[in-house]
Amino acid sequence: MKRPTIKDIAAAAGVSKGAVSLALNGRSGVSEATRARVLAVASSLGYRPSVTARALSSASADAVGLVLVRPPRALGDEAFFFQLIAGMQSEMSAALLLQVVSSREEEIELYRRWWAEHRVDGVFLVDLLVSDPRVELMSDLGLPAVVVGGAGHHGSLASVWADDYAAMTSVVEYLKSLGHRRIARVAGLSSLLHTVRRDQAFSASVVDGVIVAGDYTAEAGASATRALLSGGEPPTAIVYDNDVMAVAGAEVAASLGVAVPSELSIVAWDDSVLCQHGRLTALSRDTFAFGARAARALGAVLAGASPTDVEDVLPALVVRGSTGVVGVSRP
Amino acid sequence: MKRPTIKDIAAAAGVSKGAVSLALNGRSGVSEATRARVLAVASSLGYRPSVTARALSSASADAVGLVLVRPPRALGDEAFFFQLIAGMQSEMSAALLLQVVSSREEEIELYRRWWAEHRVDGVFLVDLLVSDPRVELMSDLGLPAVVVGGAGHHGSLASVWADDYAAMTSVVEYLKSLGHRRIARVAGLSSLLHTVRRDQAFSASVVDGVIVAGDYTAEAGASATRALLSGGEPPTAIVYDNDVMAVAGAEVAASLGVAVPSELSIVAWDDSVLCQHGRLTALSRDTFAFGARAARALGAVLAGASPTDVEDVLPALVVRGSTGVVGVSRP
DNA sequence: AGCCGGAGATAAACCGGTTTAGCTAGGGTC
DNA sequence: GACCCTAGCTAAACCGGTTTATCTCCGGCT
Repeated sequence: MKRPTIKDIAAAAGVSKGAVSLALNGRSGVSEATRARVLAVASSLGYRPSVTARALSSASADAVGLVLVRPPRALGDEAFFFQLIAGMQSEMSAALLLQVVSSREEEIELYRRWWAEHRVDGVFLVDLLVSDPRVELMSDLGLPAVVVGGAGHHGSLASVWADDYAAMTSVVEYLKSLGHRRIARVAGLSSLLHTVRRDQAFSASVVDGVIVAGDYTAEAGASATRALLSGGEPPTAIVYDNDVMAVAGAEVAASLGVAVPSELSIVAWDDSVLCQHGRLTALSRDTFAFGARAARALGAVLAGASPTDVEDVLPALVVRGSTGVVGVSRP
Repeated sequence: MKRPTIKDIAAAAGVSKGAVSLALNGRSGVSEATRARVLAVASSLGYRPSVTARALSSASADAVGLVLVRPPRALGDEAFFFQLIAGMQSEMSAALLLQVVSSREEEIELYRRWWAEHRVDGVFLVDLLVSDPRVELMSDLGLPAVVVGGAGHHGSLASVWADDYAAMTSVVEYLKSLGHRRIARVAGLSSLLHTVRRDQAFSASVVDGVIVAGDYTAEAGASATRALLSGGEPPTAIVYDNDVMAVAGAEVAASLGVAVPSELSIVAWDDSVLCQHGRLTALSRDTFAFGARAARALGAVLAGASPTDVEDVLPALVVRGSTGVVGVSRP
């Protein structure tokens, strides 16, 4: 099966290639009669312009890229990214090039390659690091990009983010309102910018708050919880940086005979089926909408708009059975 | 920042465009001395051929496609697809075009478009339906494809699959060996080919086995379980088609006062964090390796090999606390 | 009548590669 | 010395679009 080209359309409509191009792209230079004839021929032949050829004439590649760095470890955030991707595509006409790599070096190399190969018009940057080298790379290359989820402003790049600082503060305030004073935090990877933001917010609102580093795995959540609960003055509430660690923490608490929520309150960052099942109070965000917003931002940049920072709505706290007033078992 | 083209290399090396092309692609027609010089110049200029331009010269698009159909919700399988994708890419040099759509019609349309636009060299087909229209579409278009996970042979397409029939049989045999006779199954979407295969295997080895249709959601798992357990002769074992339904089922059992595993054994298809946490016996497969195998198969087809059917290793049953001998509580 | 301007179309260049035809120089044959 | 091959390279066509320069025709204005 051979697909029709612009030449075929031109021959069938009895005009030149150039006229067909003008007609199809709705540009002036052809009469309405000719345009109508060309469009009719094109649709009857099932014509679809070749993105490849179009991209060659310095136009767009009609694709954007997303690179996910996943070291060979237990994930747990998959639902997040899938919803993010689905949301992005709901607001995208271009195709999405997705690649999963295992190191930051590969990621950088991939952006370079995509740029050199003229494969993408722009990219999404996720999992922003503290002083992330990708930000500079993008301006060096002149590759349009949108920072997804990295609070604050990044060089000349547009960004879409949720206010982790405010969210953490609201979680802590909620716990304080329940009477908690000894609150601990089991954090995510300390290299990530949002981890630092949450750390800062946590430290600012909790006096002598303990922060234990984790890496989103169940093992990390379990060992951190064990360490916290077996200390001299165990916390009465723990905020975890993801669902997997929170669930693991809840299990450790149970195995140590610490009752939830009467003796220990637990909050998970990011809601999921895991939290629903474990009846954990969780910070829930609309990831699909977040992705859609990111896609719109990238679309605007590609259309020539100057980069802006868009703040997403604050995640909402979904209260379930894992949080309660200090020392009081809930009904 | 302007990226170097083949013309720049040619000028710098003092040869023609054609010679550069021959030299870079390791083809004969240039002397070794010239080739070395061209390569040196190219690497010093950081040259990367434009896939776009290359694709135009009837060569390859250097990309393959994957479309996921996700109705508004009903997820739960995200981990599976992410691991699959990561596995695919571990064996792919081409880029992966990923699109999430919400209907089968959009999916078909997307394949047509990708083909017409010369965007991909081939595609992966997942979630095969009973008598799937995509199979015929691929041969009509002449678009190379690999069926991922659809047992059996499909027209002229290559396929990579795990033997769901044998796997289901082994699960049932295991349950029988524990003394179970009244075994039920909470199935997945009946439009999917693998659901039918599992149904067949189940019906063949379980006398009077009850099959309840589900859609992978927690609600479906819960209501199916409620129906099964409140019937006249409730089953002593239930096999669920995914982790989310199994966990929901376990919860319903608990709320009805049915003890697991002494009164009811539970097996989940596909292992996950959810199963680990819920201590559910699960059928576990190496999805990453499965994806890698699929990618190799597609690569072979693109290289001109005749399509073959590759059977993946059988999923392994990971026995946890949710299965036991009928009427005996485990230690 | 002569001139100008714009609409409507075409031819041709261009994007960055690949591929083919053709040219040249050098060596071997008889 | 005439002839033929072949290695090594160049020029040019081609892929399927976009874009620019150019050309023609026609109507309006002075």
